[in-house]
Amino acid sequence: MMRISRHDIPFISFFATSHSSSIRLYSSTHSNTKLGLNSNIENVKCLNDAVSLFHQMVRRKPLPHVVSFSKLFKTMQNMKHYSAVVSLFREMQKLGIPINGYILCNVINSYCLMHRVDCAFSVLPIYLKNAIPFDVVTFTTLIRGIFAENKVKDAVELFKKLVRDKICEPNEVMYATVMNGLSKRGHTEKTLSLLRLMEQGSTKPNIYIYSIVIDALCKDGNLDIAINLLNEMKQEGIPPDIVTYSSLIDGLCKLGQWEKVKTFFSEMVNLNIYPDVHTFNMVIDGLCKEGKVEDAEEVMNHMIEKGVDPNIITYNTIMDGYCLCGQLDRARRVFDSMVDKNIEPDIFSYNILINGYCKLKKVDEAMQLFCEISQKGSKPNIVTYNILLQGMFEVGRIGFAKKFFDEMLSTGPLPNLSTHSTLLNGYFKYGFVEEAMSLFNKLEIKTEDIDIAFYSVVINGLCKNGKLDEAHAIFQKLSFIGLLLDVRAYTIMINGFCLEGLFDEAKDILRKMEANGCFPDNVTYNVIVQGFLRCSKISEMTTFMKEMTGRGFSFDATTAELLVNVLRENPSVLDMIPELHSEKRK
DNA sequence: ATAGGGTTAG
Repeated sequence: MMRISRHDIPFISFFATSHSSSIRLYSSTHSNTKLGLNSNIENVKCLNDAVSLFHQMVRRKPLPHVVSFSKLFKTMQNMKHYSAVVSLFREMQKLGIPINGYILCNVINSYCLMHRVDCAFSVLPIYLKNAIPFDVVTFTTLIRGIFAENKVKDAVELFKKLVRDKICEPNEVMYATVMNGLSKRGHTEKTLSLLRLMEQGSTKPNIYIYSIVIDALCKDGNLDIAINLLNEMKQEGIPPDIVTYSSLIDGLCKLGQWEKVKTFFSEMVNLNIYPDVHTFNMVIDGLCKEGKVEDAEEVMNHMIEKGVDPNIITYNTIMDGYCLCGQLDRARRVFDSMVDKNIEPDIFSYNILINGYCKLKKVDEAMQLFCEISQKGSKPNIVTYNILLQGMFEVGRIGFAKKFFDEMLSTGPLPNLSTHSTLLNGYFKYGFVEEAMSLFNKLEIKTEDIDIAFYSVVINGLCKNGKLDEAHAIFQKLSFIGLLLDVRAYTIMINGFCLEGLFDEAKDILRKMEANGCFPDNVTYNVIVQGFLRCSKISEMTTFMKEMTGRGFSFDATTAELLVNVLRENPSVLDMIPELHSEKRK
């Protein structure tokens, strides 16, 4: 039953010998004779400092104590110089300098943070060689690293093995790590059952554990269960704190349950738990997403009155809210006011504004801001380029877009999959099918992380350019290579068939997607109905109209317009749609 | 253990 991953293999072979020795083998004769080494380590400000201090240290006689080395490593890790940690560690090994468990765990963690769990596992033999026992921290670090690579199954298998074979007793931190890893990857059910397991066992859930589960439930929109759990933890004598309440408030904001948000605000304040900048930002974000940006600004003023300072997230959220409803002048105010408050706009602030301008087709203003970025000492990133590329294609400035892309290749960040999708979409939009396909063929070979969205751009582009067969061939290839089709991909293919009047094929795809557990949404139905309307197939249109209204979907603007056009040309069609007739009488 | 924000496809 248990799948042995390549990560498990080294681990399993160590287990046989690991508990035979638990004596730490570092020499106590290597003491730190020179005072001030600790302060030297504390004064390390950059990678250079760290490396040169390390080289000083290894030349000292006697050698500094192993703890000094581990402190230096810790400092380097905090500065995120993971690969440097690894190479200095290798140097220590080569020089035969004693190490301890902290250093090894540090190396493991560095590998994990570099997304190299395979290398992290290769550190385990060094524990054995030096007779350093594994502990719960080592394994927790490894589990976190496995999760970071999204290998949920492997992480869970390791955890289960540790428990089942009694290799180490999981503590609250290990449970929290596993549960956090699971919940952040959509496995709320499993997270909840681990909580229930903990309640039965000897390591009881603490406030962190409850908060992880409550947050997961809130993110899923399961507010009722989350609130039940809140009451449960209160009964267990674990009072919720600001984090717990913030998660609940965030969930309620996202559901637009503003009355309950108010209730929880008063509940927490009554318990002397005060909302912080996180809590307020969640409320502000919820309001902005509902288009209530003015209310959001009022909340910001309220938080200032309460002595909670808005941060860059607050400002960016409100700016984005204004951009989304096209109020660029307001967004620009907000932008200026953050500068007044000595909060430097970051690349996100710029991207939000640039995107706002592009969506209003004001590409020149967007470009002006783009130029401002480097003047202000910031740097455009790949998203900045992607936003502008899309904006240029949107207004038909193809030559400009190409030039901009070339400029990016020579001086800017590396293009990513979105860049290429945007480029392909632009080419197809203006009928440059050959150019698009030659780029696609090149990319398909050399790109590792091609996703369904990228293929969808190509399928859509081929369909729109009358190349249905080619599109369908790629579409069929996708399931073959094991790429999971999503509702958009299916809808694109359905639309392709509808555009050619091939309704049997379109309906076939519709059946297939449902059979594969991918359910048609509002856009899917509108695409089909539009297809029938364009061919004046009214009775079939009516069938699907009934089906979609039965599922709670409705016509979008394009569909409505098509229907009006059909009716204008042939008013008698109305008699064929009794549903619309009765609506009209009302 | 909690917050945000930008890009592509129907």
